[in-house]
Amino acid sequence: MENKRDHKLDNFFSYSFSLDCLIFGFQDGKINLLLVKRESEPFKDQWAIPGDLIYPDEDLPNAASRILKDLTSIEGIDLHQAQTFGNPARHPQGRVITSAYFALVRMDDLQEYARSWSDRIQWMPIYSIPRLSFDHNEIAISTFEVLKQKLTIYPIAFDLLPEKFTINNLQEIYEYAFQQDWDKANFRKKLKKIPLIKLNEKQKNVKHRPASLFKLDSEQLSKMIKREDYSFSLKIN
Amino acid sequence: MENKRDHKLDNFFSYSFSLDCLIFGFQDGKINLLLVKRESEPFKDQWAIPGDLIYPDEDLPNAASRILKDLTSIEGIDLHQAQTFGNPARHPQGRVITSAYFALVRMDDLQEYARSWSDRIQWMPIYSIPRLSFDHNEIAISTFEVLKQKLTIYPIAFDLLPEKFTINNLQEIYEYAFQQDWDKANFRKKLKKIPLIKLNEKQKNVKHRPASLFKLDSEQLSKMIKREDYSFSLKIN
DNA sequence: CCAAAAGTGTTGCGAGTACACCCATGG
DNA sequence: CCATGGGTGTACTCGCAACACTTTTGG
Repeated sequence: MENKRDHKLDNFFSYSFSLDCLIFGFQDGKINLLLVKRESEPFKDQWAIPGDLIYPDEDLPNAASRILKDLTSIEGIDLHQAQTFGNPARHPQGRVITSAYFALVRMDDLQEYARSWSDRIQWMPIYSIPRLSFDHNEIAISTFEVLKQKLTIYPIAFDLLPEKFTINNLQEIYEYAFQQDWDKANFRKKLKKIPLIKLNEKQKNVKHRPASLFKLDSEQLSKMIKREDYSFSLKIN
Repeated sequence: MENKRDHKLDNFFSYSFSLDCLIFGFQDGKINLLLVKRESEPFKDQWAIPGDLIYPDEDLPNAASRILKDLTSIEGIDLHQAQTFGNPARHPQGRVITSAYFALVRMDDLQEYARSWSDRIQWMPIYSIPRLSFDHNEIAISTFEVLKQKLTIYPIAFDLLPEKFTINNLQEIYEYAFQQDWDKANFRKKLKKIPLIKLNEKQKNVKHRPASLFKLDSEQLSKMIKREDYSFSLKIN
């Protein structure tokens, strides 16, 4: 027992701590995960969740923000901690413990960026993730479960939507996440508990009645949360 | 017990990874957290959450089991991962990132053990935790929140109870956890969804009508979970 | 006109709440 | 006898699911 512990840690890779940042986006009715193609061994040229070692003076949320910003230039959005993974065999080159964080981003804000990097990064629908590097499939599944859990209680789905969205956009997020359909009338009734502002604007160029655009009343929401007056919850099944 | 190797920190662990194991028990209507008195600097003789560095060949769940077993001799119970903490300043002697795990134990099984160590360990009601070492107050609060969250969905409250318990014991756990009272008739109806076996046994030496003792029908519960037929959920407020 | 999706109102069932009442024990 | 908490039945309410129906656009 004492012997095992006499490992020296001067080799950065022999025992280190990293953070994986799972970036989720929503488009065309699907929730996507941003993957990067690895540029070095191990698993060179295979898809992976973006991540990095944590710097010595960095708190975990800082590291998550940094990774998100380096990759997408996005700043100032909420990051959520999911699970931490520490199987000694998870990294072939040494002991690397990793914490998963996730962010929900507006894919629209990233269009041109995504094109410029299109050979090294890719959005993949969460239910169609290919085989990934390391134990990243397990991390993706686990983190998506945490995301789903939070979706049932917190109003984080809006982070995936553009500022102006239709009620149906929102419903699609839930239907895709839980692979389950809701009645649109009843779904709208659930939303009564979330403060939304109906804009004087409608969808365009649709060959059916255009839907009204809404935005989240963030101020009102903060107030409600402050006075513990926020009670949205979505029952599955 | 824990931290007997803290003195090595400066030469050995300039950057290390530990695991804190929050052990919860239930007695006399209160949920308690097991704390240990630190035997070395920093924070010598102050209360702390039991924890240890993770061994090089150990997965996180293994480390959590080990810490639990070393301290209490308890084996084979469920351990749940909570949050991971990595503030660079959280440990005065170096960078230590720590993952919190929690276990729910039967306090009755630990009576004699608790007495034999009574000067170095102590159960403290979760709502009366004193000032702890490091950032352990934050860890305790955060982990208790995760525990509460799980209590609303999963049948883990039984892990806190002796094999034979009364319905009121169970209700007390929820009422203490959420600091909220439930109507006893209605509380019983919620439990209809959890398979319980009513034993031909009653409380003794109580100066009122003795309550029936129940036990959890674990087999039935596993079956229900397997066929996704388990749907207990407790609404707060 | 029709197709398609937006958006709303109504009804009926069921879960959950409030509350009343009876039961078993010790003192 | 009382006090205390165990245990159960009932009636009412409110949320929610099902479903029908109207509205607005493009073609």
